[in-house]
Amino acid sequence: MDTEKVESLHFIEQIVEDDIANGKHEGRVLTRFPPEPNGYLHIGHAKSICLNFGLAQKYGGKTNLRFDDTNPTTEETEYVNAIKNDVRWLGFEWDGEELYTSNYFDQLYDYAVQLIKDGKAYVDDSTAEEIAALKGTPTEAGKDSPYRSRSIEENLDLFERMKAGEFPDGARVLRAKIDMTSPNMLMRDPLIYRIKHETHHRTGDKWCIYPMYDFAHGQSDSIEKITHSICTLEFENHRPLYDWCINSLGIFPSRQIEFARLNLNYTVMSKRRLLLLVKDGHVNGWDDPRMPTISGLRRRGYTPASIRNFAKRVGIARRENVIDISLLEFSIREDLNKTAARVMGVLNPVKLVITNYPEGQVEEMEMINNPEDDSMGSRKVPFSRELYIEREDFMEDAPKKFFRLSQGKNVRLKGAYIIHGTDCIKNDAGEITEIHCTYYPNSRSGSDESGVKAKGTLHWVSTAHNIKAEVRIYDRLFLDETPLGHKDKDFLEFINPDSLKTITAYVEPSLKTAKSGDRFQFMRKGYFCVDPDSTETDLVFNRTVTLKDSWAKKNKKK
RNA sequence: UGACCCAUGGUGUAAUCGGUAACACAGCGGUUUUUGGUACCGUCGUUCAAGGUUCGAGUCCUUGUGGGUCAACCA
Repeated sequence: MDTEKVESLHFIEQIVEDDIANGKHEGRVLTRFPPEPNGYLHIGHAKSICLNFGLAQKYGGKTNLRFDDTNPTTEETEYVNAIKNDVRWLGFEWDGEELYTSNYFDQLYDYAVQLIKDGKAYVDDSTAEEIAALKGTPTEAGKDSPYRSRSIEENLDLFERMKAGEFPDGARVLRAKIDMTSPNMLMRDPLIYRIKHETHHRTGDKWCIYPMYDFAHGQSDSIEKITHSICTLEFENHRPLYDWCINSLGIFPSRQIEFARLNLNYTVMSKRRLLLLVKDGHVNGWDDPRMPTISGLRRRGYTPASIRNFAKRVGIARRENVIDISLLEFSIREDLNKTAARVMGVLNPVKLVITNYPEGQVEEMEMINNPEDDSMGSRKVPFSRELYIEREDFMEDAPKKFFRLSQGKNVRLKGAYIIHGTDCIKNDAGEITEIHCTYYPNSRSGSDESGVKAKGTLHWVSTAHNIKAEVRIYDRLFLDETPLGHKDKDFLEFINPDSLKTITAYVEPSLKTAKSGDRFQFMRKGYFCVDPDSTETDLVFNRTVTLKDSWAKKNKKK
């Protein structure tokens, strides 16, 4: 018998399976995806979404969507809606309504009171600077705050008055009383509540004190009875505090598990920097097709399946990683190769005249829509005496390895005839303005009796039957592989000035009915999708990704 | 001068718990092809170091080395 291929589990699946086997939480699996609504989701979040929702799917569990909205100064409803849209677009549905940490503000307040009553929290009147000064450093222990030993009654009174709005922003904070000498800085009496007289996107002006992340996140997990609370590595040092809160409160023990975040070369991933790119106009918004945001990738033409496959391929582990952007590109090519209809579009046109083809004659050439999928059928494309072909598909004095058109050489026009290059016309500047050729009338595609051989195949459109379209050619946003990896240089210095080039192309008439979001393979050129800017009269395409091009690669080396 | 974490080909992830290092991407070469695409085939190349335990170590132990995180009233 063949050895059965055992699917290997990543370390989080391992933990979940162990928990199920041990009957922990009655074998229940409940994960959560907890974005802060202060920016758009990016491909790194997609990894996390696929992980959390994927785990639940695999083990018969559910996933909550919870907005971590404890900081009213940066959070907005616009982001909430965009995030919900992105998660659904990726193909996932959360359990029930979306949740908000702000739903639990009352409960969280009660937890804080409980801590105070247990002598585990105190109100500190120190300024931010004073608190920082006593905090110590990673290698030096901190010192107790002079307010650390206030009575429970006084703390209770002060905390209630903080809530009542008696004090201005920053006047007082509530701190957990843990250990100012702990080697883990996060355990040195962390701040758990601060005063912010600010309107919250959901609770309005009900509160003027807001819990800090460390006092909100774990308890929210606990309130929702999350079994596996998955976050990225930089929260590793928070885990003792996460557990301390849950244990001190004696509430449901959710477990925090950390994994390494996704990094991609040739881009930046932090929300702060992405926001900067948007705010400073280096890109045209969060959904600019050059952005690594989910909305940007969507507009670029990426499919949800390609992103899910990508997320699967990058794996889950605990070591820092930098994924090559080519893996993302592979994932979208792989998907689109199977699903995108082939069409012809000439991006950089030059006129081709078939001198022995009857003037005024038009033939409808039948073309297969997708050689990878017969069910996609075929279409008719008009062919005539004058065509546009790609300028780079013709060369005078071509080297032997050049399989395209040249004087004295044969080449197949895709889905039509084999032609023979004869000569070309140039303008005063020496640029080719027109290419002349003859065709073999009996070489028509599908009924070729010519016996003529052609090494290459070109795409084309009829000059009299084509549609002009705006095509946005995107390239990577950064020229450097690690834009953040240079000590003395700002990442903005590495922005690629040619990351967007807009051109006018001639595309085949069948594209007339193309609608926003439709994806195509422009044969031999790449995958393109219709941009939302597109209208009935003015088509706009975004280039998603080129085809692999071994010819271009070969030339580049020389 | 602290705590915690990490270390497998160019990149990423495996090796089910000690049994002779695999998969994907990238690279290189080739076959097929009416897309220089796809598909297929081949090829390159890996256990941070030094000790130790063991018949046997990527896996266990020790010590190094290298990298990451932590001193926001952000999450």
